[in-house]
Amino acid sequence: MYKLNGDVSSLQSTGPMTESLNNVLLLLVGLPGSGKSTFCNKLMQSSPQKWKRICQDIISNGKRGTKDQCLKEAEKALCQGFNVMIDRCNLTIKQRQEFLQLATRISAQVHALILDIPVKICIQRAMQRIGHEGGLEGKHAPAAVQRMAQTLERPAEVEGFTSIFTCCTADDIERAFCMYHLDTQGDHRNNDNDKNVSGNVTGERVCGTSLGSNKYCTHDDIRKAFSTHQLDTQQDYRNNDKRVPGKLNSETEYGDNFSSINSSDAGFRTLAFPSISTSDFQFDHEKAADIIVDVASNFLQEFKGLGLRLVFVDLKENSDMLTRVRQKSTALGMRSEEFMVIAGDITKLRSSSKLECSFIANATNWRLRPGGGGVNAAIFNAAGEGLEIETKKRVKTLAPGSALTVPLPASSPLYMNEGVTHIIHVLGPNMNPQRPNCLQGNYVEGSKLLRDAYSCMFRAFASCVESQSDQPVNQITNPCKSKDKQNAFTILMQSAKRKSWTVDNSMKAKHHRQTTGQQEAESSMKSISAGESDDTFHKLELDGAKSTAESQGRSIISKGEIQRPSLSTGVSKVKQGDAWTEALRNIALHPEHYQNMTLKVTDQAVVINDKFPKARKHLLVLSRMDGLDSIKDLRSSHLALLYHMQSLGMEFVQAFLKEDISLVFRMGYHLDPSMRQLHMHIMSQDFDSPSLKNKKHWNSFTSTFFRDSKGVIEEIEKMGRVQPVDDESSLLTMELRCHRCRSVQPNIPRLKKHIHTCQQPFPAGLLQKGFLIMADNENGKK
DNA sequence: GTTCTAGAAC
DNA sequence: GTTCTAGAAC
Repeated sequence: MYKLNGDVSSLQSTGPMTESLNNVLLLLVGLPGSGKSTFCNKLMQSSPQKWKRICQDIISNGKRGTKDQCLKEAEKALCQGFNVMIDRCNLTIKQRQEFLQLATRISAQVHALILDIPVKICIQRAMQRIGHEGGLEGKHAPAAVQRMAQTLERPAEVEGFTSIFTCCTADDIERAFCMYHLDTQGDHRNNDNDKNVSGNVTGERVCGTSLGSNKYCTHDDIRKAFSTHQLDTQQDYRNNDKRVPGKLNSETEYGDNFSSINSSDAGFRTLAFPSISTSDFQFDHEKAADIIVDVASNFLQEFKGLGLRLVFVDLKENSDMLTRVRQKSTALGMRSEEFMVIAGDITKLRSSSKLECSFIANATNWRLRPGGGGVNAAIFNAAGEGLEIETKKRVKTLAPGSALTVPLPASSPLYMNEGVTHIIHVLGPNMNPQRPNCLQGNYVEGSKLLRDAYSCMFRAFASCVESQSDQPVNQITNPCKSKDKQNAFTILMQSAKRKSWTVDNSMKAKHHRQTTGQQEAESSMKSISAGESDDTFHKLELDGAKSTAESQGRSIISKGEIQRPSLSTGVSKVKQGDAWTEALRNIALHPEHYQNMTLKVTDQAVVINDKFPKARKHLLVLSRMDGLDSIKDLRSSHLALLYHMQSLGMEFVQAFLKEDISLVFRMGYHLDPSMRQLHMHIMSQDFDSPSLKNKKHWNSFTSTFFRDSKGVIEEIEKMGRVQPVDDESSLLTMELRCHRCRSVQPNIPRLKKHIHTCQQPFPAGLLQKGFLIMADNENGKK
């Protein structure tokens, strides 16, 4: 039997349970064979006056249509007063995104109904069916369903859903049907024949199938029904490894149990962390407690209201560290929802304390080995050998003050039993003469390292949450922020279409912003001009980069002037005119309009996240020099700019390496960029990204089409310009070769699979030339 | 830069 | 069935 897992947290926070089910856009989410169409058809039969089914497989006169057609039909139906079901797989965030945007635009509720049926069953159904609208049936079904299962990204509230329901059992589907069934005869709660959902949901009045029920259920009924399934849901998950895989969001996955603890927990991403260095490494407790509270407080302030929670855990209630941290955090007035201090076993927080923590920090040793008897031993033991294997895949050792994030394999007991998805290893300073690298009482260095350790731990946590959600961390658990960011890109593209947005033209610009709802940009400009703190500006900024940004970026921008050095020797042929080709240029020349995109602004450059990252870390450093579009335009006079851009990049790289010392970076330029405005890529070399999709993407970062910043500078210093390469036009279409072992791979999926496991050293040439940037820890090098 | 589609090749 | 490509539209 399948289980029901209503995302009660979302219902409690924003839920429609007290609203009527009008103007609802219901996105079905499920594999072929999961029962989406069956559900939709049944609902159509029972409530044809209230619901419209939009099915992409038949939308084009009975044939497969496009997403756009679905969007148009959905909008039309919603505007006509219907509720709308989107009957397509909707497996990924991108596939759902435009429907959420539509709902936002026309102020409709948008629900997700996840049919979380085991892959095996979906395949069986898909193989057996005949005459499927989309043609996915028979012998071709298994491969297709399997492949689609790999792409699932579970719907999350952060995407903008009003409600999310997960159905794992036939009973769940009945309940969902019961909830969405809108009887045109009115409110059946007044009908004596009706019973509440948890009492009887197996009515057979609709076409004699097991799905149908004409019972009208209140939302409270549904909520009660969900809550009765908590235990079963969890048990079912532990014993069933054949459920649909995907990006697991543990709070969503275990939402019922999570919400049963405390409704205020809803939406939080939680990191549980132990005291670092105070046990075996004998760091002074008073100093350590001060550092914990101070670093945590600063971190939570920086990410205020964004749903990140820190939980300090010590084994015993009467421990000295626990008492000190509790007292200091209370004295500082830290919010208990965001910063908790609890006694207990950090590896059993869910089972013993009913606290959901997807992330656990581990006070490890420099060799990252199990053992030691304390937290390290407990975590390695609880996680099973998978943690050691995954850790060793990354690095061999860890430097004091550094962190290493390791995703737990789904088979790990800690993952299965406690819902922990990541371990963040941290090494603190050692004050114990009996242990390696003793600082011999040097608390200046020791305190700095302990601060670094906690800071890296917290930032690694935030960074990981960011990558899980596919959105910058300052948008996590905050749909409004998410929409703002979305708007920012829309605005970017819109503004790219407009010509000549100059500072001199500010009155015109101001008028335009006001008439297009860009008051936010205006107010942000004001706050910067006045030198006030701007929360969003530095959200993503890393420690190493922060002080420079404050000293350079703001002071430059506050003048409201943008330098535009002239360029006389441009020889590149970057396409001009299209909105997208101009997008970077607009940011570079007018960063004040794009504050929520910029990570750092100086007089010469702007740092942003790549909109479509091709690796875990992918940033762009944009030159602000107008007219300079490509490295082919570069001459000796640009060397200062190139050094500046490289220096900026290094600041970010160093900060990233502190968060995760297993990363390796390259910084460089595309030989023939598609977008105007000289921009340098900062790329981690994992290439672990869904946005990396084709040969052109891969070759643009791994062939000589990618010109390392250091090499570009050297060429210009020696030759005065970037040297041409032979057969430039074929670089992007050449065969796919692993960037490490140089083996040829037949296609992108196989390449991605290969690079995920390839442990070969990087090509010696890259190392010798200094093009690879790694943690400054020789043992941490690959 | 992206998404989307159609068609070829496998 | 998937992968790849080219072209259009944005």
